Amino acid sequence: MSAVQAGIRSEPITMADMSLSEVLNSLAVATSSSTDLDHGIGYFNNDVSASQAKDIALSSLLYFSQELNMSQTSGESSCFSEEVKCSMARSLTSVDTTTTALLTACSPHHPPTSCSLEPQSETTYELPSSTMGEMKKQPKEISQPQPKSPSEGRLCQICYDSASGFHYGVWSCEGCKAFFKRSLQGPVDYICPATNTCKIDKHRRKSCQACRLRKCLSMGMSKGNCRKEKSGKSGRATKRKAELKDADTIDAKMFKDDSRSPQCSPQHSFTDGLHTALPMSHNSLPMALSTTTPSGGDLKMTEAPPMHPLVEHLLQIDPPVRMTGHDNSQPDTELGLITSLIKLADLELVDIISWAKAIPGYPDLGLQDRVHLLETCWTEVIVCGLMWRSMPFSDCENLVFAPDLYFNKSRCVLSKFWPICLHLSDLRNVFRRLNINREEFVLIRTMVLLNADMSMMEKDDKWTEMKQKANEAFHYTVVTRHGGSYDRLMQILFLLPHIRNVGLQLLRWLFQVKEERGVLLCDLLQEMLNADTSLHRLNHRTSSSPPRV
Amino acid sequence: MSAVQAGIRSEPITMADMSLSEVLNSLAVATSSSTDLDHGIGYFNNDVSASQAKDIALSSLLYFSQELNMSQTSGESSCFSEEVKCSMARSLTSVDTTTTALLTACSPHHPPTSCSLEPQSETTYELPSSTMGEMKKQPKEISQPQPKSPSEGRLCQICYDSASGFHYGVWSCEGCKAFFKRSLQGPVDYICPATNTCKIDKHRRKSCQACRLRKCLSMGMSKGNCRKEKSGKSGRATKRKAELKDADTIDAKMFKDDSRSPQCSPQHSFTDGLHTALPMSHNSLPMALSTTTPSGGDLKMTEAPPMHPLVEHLLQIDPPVRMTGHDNSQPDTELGLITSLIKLADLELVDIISWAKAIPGYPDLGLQDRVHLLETCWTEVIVCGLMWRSMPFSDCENLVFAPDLYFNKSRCVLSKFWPICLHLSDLRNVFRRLNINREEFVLIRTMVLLNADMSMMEKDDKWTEMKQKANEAFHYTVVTRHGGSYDRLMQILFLLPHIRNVGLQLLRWLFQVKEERGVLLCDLLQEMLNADTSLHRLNHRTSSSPPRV
DNA sequence: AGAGGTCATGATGACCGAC
DNA sequence: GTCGGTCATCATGACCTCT
Ligand SMILES: [Zn+2]
Ligand SMILES: [Zn+2]
Ligand SMILES: [Zn+2]
Ligand SMILES: [Zn+2]
Repeated sequence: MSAVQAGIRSEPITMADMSLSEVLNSLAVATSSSTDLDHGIGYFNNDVSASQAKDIALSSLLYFSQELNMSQTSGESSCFSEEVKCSMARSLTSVDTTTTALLTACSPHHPPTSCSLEPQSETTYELPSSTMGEMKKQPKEISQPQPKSPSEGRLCQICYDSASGFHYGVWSCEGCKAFFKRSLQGPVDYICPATNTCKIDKHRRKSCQACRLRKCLSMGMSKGNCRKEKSGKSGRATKRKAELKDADTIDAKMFKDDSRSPQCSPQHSFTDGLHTALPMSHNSLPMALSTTTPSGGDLKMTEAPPMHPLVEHLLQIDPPVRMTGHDNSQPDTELGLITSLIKLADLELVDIISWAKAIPGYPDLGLQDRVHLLETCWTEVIVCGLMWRSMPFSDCENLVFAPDLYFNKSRCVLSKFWPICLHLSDLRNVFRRLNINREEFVLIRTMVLLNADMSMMEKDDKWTEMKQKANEAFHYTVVTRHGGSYDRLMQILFLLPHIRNVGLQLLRWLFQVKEERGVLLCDLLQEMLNADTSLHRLNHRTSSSPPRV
Repeated sequence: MSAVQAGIRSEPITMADMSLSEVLNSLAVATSSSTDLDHGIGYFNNDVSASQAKDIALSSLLYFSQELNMSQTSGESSCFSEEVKCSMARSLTSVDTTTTALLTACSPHHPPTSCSLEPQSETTYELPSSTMGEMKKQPKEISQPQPKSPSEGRLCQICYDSASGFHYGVWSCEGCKAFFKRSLQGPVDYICPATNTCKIDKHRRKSCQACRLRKCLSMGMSKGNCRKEKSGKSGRATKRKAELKDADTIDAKMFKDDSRSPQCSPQHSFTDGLHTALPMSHNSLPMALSTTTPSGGDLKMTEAPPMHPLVEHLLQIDPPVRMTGHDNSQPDTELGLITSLIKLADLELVDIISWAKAIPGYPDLGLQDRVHLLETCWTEVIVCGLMWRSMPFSDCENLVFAPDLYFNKSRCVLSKFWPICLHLSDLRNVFRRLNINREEFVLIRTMVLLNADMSMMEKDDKWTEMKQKANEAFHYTVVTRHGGSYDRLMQILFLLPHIRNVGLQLLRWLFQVKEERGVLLCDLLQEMLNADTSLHRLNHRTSSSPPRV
């Protein structure tokens, strides 16, 4: 992979001057014999679970251990040979030195609105579990402080049954107490039948041990949390904290959003001590409760699921960040900015073609389809990268086209880019609001490519399979691995129409800049522009270019 | 609601001549006192579960009964008394005649393409349940026909444990057999802890009884299915059929797509008459195994979850289908077609405004935001309706703009509509492939509106809440109610960028038709066109640059 | 061969005595 | 007050009997 990138980098002009189909053809040839791509395709293959497992990062092996150790069927299907890994490592370093700098720069700051993005998750659709009559009275009892007995009227924070006391650091019922006790005693191997987002309440608590235990832990249950600081203040404090949390949860909106249960209650959980001990801040690693104990201690099911292999691959083929060579010391001129933008578009376009061909399964598509996909989405792919690079910034002026080409408002206006910039900035803010992480970013970009067209002329099955696998990876990454809600998953997917919109605007801007300012474009760029019939429809070409059927 | 529609219908012209913000303003006033909308807004409110329940159709009450009748925690937990069991028995017979007919009708033929639409759903991420060593050998044993014992080497179709025989009409293991037996005997009140999409295998089968039973039923298990036709041919046939199905499932792709179980296979569904009455066979009621028995039979948990109240509401506010009054007896002229299209657009635009204001929560948004949302998406909304009306047809020529305005190829070309028609036809085919049903359609249209913009100028929280509720309704409808996979959910969402694209093309077509052909537009339409700055960017408005072409 | 019954097994949670 | 242990209760499924 690094070889490919390096090759392009050393002589981008050569490729840039090839026509698009030539470029794609060359890759098609390369495909059939490439070990590199065989490996890639493997990800989209259905029968490689064994090889996937072997190649997965060590820490993640644990996740599969239950199921894995049973299916060591054959032995050696590990198509990830040493050379591949080696080249991966190489490319990783070269890429990451540039991009992770950017990454680390932006990940730590959680925008203020992030909480509102993980709302009550999927199955809000049950009636409030008025199942047990006594529960309905609880809120009132809390507002009327009853001196009777502190556990009187308390609800189990796990399942909302009446709590029998403060067990293992949490107000909980006898059932949950005993359940957690058993989990502490014998090693457990719970597995969720669904997606680790089960609702836990009095009736369902028996159904999913995995989620029940996860909720126990997320509510703060722990062995050491029980009786240690009995003496005076600290013990009091422990309980007081839980009391606050509890009260908050209960009287605000009793059963309505209990469905976000796997998360700890949104308020307060961000405060301090709890937060670090229990990493489930929000969607970063909510499920990684004990990443420190990879050995088979009990509670091991709570490990964070490993990165999806497709995502791992996509991270590695992430194109490098390009420089434009723009001279920022000179005063801006319209032509200068436009030239630099177009130069950047050209560079990125070449990168995008290489990137696309490194996506597992893509080379198996028909040539025409490959070309058309790229023609349709290349500006959108550029927009994705731009969004990612610009995520660390919030004001509407900082768009990081390249590390040496930030756009501020005056530059936008000067380059006739202003309306697009507004959209770009809006879109960037949505990326920020959603707190898109890098895994999600590479998946979004890939889904943009795969869903650029509505049909394929050939190899429709291959295409469907690719989309399916990407969808699976996306769902896995957002929901299973990072514990995101379906609302979040959908919110991310709703980015795509906007990306499409801005991509089209970019395309039209390029077209108009070319037509009206006579800026010279390289062949590849030119071909891409010519491809979009909608740009010059009703003008001269009308129905000459028969689009796809 | 019908009153609203009727009102609009009687005097559309009046509204059409109002400016957009006038129209929207009038609705803003109407909102505050409208009982109609109060009810509507209620759906987006958090505290109305009770009223929701009241508003729900009678038949759907059943769905909640598990939780409801438990809330009567008082002594008689056997609320399934004799009468109930009696009615259960009755319902069971009637159910099985109707629904298993459907099931058996569709389950045997696994069409080649159908699998691709409902592929391995969420947690594909497990390795094949190699838990027990003997399973690994099964596939081989099947390829080598072993005359030993028919059940030898068979896998349970429910959980993939080794089957012990052909029980209740399905190859199944002792566990699943006993489980189903118990379900037939005692009343069951299973409830899924997640979203009714749990994976069932040997390890997880204990976790979710609801999904286990659902899978039993979806695989064809039934009381009557067992021993009736033992004599000669027919008994043989029953088993043979299952054998075929089984072989299909097993040797093709063993554990991979077991999770699409709740579906029966799609295709065939969309002939024609279906469209109105039972919108489409495929995913409309896959889980509704016994919609005919609103009273409680056992197995009642297999009832289809009820329609989401928001969907119910959206179905009611669905604008009427409009006629253009186009005279199809005359030979087509370019101007005639364009005029009819624009007339239709005008009519639909008015409808769309009324429709939007009837969407719960929409009137609560700020005026500017409401206007901007509509300006952005009105053509997309039109496209949605067009797609829905055109779904019964497949050839690229039949686009049902209106019942009296079908477009075929010659009309497309004549009206300079050809490139757009191709996209529209492509998009229609995706709708067909996905077998979009009416509930999904109204949700798609609503999500198009809600996600048209990237930010609101005011009432951002209201907007977020609306989107959230719509997302929840969508997830509920696709996954929970109709048993769709996440892949399907995502595939549907990937329609939106295409809808956006075609909507923009439509907008540009309108603009160009107006500019170049001088067709007169009514005020409202005109205002909508003027709103989109990107249409005339670089032309006159924005920054005074030379007009194009 | 398959329906239906039996009962050992394991998870559960109400209860209780030990601190 | 909580902790850990106890055991009646229940779902499960391997095995059995009857048809
Ligand atoms: Zn509890
Ligand atoms: Zn679970
Ligand atoms: Zn089974
Ligand atoms: Zn389930």
